[in-house]
Amino acid sequence: MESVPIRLIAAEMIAVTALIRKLEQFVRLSPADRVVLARASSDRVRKFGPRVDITREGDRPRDVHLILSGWACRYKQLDDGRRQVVSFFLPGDMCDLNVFILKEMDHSIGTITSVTIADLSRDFFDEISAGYPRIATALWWETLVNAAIQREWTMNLGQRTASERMAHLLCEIFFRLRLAGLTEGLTCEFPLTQADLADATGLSKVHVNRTLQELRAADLVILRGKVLTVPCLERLMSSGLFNPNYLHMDREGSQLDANE
Amino acid sequence: MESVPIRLIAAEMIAVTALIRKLEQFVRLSPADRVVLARASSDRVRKFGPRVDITREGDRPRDVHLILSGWACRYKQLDDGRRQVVSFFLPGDMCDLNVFILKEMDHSIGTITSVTIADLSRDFFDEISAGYPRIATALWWETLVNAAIQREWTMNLGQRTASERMAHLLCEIFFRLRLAGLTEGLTCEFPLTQADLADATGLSKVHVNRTLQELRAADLVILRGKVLTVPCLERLMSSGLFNPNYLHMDREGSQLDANE
DNA sequence: CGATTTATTGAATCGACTCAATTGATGTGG
DNA sequence: CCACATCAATTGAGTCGATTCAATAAATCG
Repeated sequence: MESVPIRLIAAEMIAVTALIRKLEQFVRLSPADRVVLARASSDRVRKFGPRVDITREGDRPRDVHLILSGWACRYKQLDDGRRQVVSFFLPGDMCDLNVFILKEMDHSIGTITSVTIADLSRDFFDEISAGYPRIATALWWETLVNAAIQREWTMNLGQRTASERMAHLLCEIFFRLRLAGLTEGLTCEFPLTQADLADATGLSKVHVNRTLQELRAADLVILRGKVLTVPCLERLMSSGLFNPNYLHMDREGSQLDANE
Repeated sequence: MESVPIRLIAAEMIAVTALIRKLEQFVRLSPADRVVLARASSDRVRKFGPRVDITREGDRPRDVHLILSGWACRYKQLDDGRRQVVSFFLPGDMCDLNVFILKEMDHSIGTITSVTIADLSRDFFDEISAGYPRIATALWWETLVNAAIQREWTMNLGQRTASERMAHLLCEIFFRLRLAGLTEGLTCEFPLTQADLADATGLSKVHVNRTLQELRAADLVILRGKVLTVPCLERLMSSGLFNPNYLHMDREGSQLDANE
């Protein structure tokens, strides 16, 4: 078995927890699995300030990034400046597996807050697929869930009204944070600005503001400073026509439980 | 080596060609690779009429489907009937690899035209990953491209105007058909109704109609019956702010050329 | 051929946008 | 620790893109 780093500093320790906690929604990992993940997450760590790019459209993809702490987003931009956030990365999230087989990035990845990432190499994935079937399955699950999230965003932008769309996005983020163990009861940190929400929902900043006021007036959310509270998740879900099925948070892969 | 079916009927023969032609945009396949793909495509073939569901939201996913002929789409629907097409399947397209690790489908797959599909089993993918690295790479490439397409749709719905959006969608379809060898010069078959286009672009049917009239008036498309002609692809591309980079049609994987 | 689906047109309405100004927060340096 | 600068949030007013409703024309199919 691989050697384990003696200790991880607090932030990364939390982050590995977020990843493991998320993956364990799907498969139960063995101690050895956890060790491999912890090692991968402590090797080649980089830190970024808020509001900077980690990768730009056109760059050659080199590694897979694992978000250890902080929030980031994937975005695409048109020449005239129109910008669309196409996904958010929360702690424990990983960008596309195997991107390095592509020649260049078709989108950028930028930070929202300060962010710590671990760069995962091709070798890591080779090692996983050779000797850690449960992790491999869990990573496939993550890939499929990410694809499902992207489809749901398509649905969100295409069919939902402004307030449904906003409620839906808030639900999704809340669910994903909770999965990663980053909520406390009904509240969570929420560093997105209204401009970020505008870029993600395809609404104007002004309309985001008005939409949030609607949600607040209906007691669906409390959003102040950088903290979100959801007084009643059920009500927010139904107002956003939110069905969590696309997050596939079931323990289906538990037939792959580690039983050593 | 596996035994090859003596002969394939015309339609499937074309379809295998579409798949191989598409994958070869990325890696060059060996004769043995082609044989494996041809065998997989001729095993367990099913036919569907137009406008029927192949899979429904909530179903347990069993196989990966490969479209041999015809057009299909993935769609999601809200309780009140609002419907969003989240992707189109053209001949040679495959739905998500490894879906069978999920418990239930979060979307439906329905046909547009009559469709022939091949069901690909878990075993097939095990065989590929064990012994056909070029195919495995090509399938990863397809997965990554599909994810990129979904992101581009998010961009399309979130940021582009109605006519840009329509032009963009038509460009994408034309490019993808051309990649599969299904265009003839500037024209291709185009079985989508205006209602389909509405569901895919998030516009109303009426507005789709008016948007198409705009594009026609600007000589950007000729769309009659079930045939699309693009008089000048460059002009349609620029009117749709279409940048084909997200289709990753480069021969980057050619370092994986078969050279036996 | 009639029946049904698909495409087209007009008119009225509404949701979301732009522009522009103001208020409120956050943060930094003197 | 306050003053200023900057960034984020809020408000109002006018406009426009896209919608709905409803009716008609054209195409397709059995």
